[in-house]
Amino acid sequence: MLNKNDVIPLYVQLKRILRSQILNGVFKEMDLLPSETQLMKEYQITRTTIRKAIAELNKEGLVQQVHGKGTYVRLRETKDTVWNFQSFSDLARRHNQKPITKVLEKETYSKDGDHFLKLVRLRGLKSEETTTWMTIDTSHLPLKIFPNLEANNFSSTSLYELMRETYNIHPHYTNLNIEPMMSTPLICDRLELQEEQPLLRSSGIVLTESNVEIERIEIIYSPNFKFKLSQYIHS
Amino acid sequence: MLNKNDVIPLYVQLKRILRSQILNGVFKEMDLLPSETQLMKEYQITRTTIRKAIAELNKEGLVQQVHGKGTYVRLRETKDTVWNFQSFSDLARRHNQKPITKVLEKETYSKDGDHFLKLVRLRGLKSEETTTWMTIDTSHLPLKIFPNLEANNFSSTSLYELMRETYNIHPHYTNLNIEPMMSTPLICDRLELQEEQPLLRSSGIVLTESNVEIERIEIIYSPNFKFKLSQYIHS
DNA sequence: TAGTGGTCTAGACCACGGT
DNA sequence: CCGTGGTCTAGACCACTAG
Repeated sequence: MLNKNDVIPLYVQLKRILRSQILNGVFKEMDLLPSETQLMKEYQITRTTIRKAIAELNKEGLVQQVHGKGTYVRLRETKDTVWNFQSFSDLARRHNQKPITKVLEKETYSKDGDHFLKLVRLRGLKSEETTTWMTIDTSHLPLKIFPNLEANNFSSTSLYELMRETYNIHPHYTNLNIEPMMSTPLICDRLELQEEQPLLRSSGIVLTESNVEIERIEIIYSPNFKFKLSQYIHS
Repeated sequence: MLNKNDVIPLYVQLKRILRSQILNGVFKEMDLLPSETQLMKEYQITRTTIRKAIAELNKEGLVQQVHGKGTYVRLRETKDTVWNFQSFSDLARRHNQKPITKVLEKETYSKDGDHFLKLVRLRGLKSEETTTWMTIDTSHLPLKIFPNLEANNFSSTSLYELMRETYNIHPHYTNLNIEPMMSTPLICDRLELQEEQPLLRSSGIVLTESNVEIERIEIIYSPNFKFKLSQYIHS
């Protein structure tokens, strides 16, 4: 299970195990996670380490710790529609739906001597017979970092999985600006909106752990995408 | 300094001390906080407790821990323009400006037999000779919880300080929806905007630690208010 | 009362940054 | 090399929840 000699900290290893178990349905909504004492025995590590892993899952909104009762799995909690466009497939799973991606544009271009791939994708959720479009994602990706990326079919492959598994590059941090904007006829058409209306838009960059810029992105959100924000007040 | 018998955890006490020192200028931008070892000696508590306090300040974006170097004070960091409307005066201090509040409406009303205060405030930042309007805040406050609240002059008093100090009620958690909207002539007039344009708006509730609803709020953001979002990608 | 998570101690070893 | 923060151990006591 855990590798005590790995460079990856134990609490990160545990966190990943628990997260994948939750997202893959080993634990279901409202289930209790094994207690911290049980996890101590199961993984042979101390409670401090376990608590650090669970605390981070808590921060992500995936579980909720309740004093005296236990740690609950929270799949469809308040925080599920926040900014985690990054894990669109997780978002879908949380809604018990399937993620759908339609590639609208895919072209390479040059700028300042470097080559890039521009990728425009329409993303949505599908349940039974209805499809709900959620966002239009525009990505600019440096081919110097991702050679031959344009050969991929992005409608069935997750961009970030591709980065991690094919190129061994791990998206780590994103820096975005959020702005309002008016819809355009093209956007209305793509998102299947009946009338022009104000929308939310975010744009920014994605970095690796060593602060290498690996993507510039713009995301336009359909009104179907409900932004919720929960935060603690520092005092 | 710290009271080991207080019901308030030591790490919370320490966090509050450090935060107020940072915001009051005892430590300045780019300064190093005392090292964890120094803080151990100074406060006579273990490193674990100190690290918990600093980790939370880190999460708030007030400090940045750097391996091998120390913990830096970060006043004007990326996260400073995020959703922390709550601490408008801190936001101002971080920008080296003064917070300004103008009361636009103040009236009591009844609904379902309960009495409320409706408060509309225009909020901005002032530096030297220029004033920049940032938000229009509309609050609905239950007078059952805050008796006689309407007697206050809100242009010079912080609403949350009032809650804490006069009523001993501590805002703890907020749950908001974020939406785009079109400006109206009234809003343009109040925010001194030249033309109609899409804006951001958030609305929701503020709760205490025991989940008592103490405020309903709506905030309309001027384009001067730049929303930035920084987040880690879970993987 | 038994079991849970919340806080805290007093250590240890490590990886990183700069001298 | 030393001082910094990062991880981890093996305990302890407490507060909360529920039967």
